[in-house]
Amino acid sequence: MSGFSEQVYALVAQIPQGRVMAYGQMARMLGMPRAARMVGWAMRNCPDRLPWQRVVMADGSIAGGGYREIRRAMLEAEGVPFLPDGRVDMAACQWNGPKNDESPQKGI
DNA sequence: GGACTGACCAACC
DNA sequence: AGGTTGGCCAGTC
Repeated sequence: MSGFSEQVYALVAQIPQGRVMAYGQMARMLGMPRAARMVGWAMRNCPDRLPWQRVVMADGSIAGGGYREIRRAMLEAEGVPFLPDGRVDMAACQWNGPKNDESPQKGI
């Protein structure tokens, strides 16, 4: 309830399949432009049901301690496009939020 | 009760 | 172009 993490969980839970978000991006969306660490902290305590695999770093790198490789495979399975660098194609999959749940590049 | 840490980010040398 | 530091909130020692 009264907690930043609650908002984070709620937002992560709304991320559609095949779409990703960045820590800082979500923090901004929740009104805390510099609380990216808090998002990370919340994810550290993330419930198993939370699809936090869709939460990546601002540059598209996968976060998640030792499980990041597993999460990357899950994202690939969801249809998230990856760059040859091994990072998520943020330009194509970064989710704009529940109010703009469309591709940033509509004509892709 | 104070200080440090933390799945990050961006500004600043 | 790359490394360092500051910053935010909350939880832990």
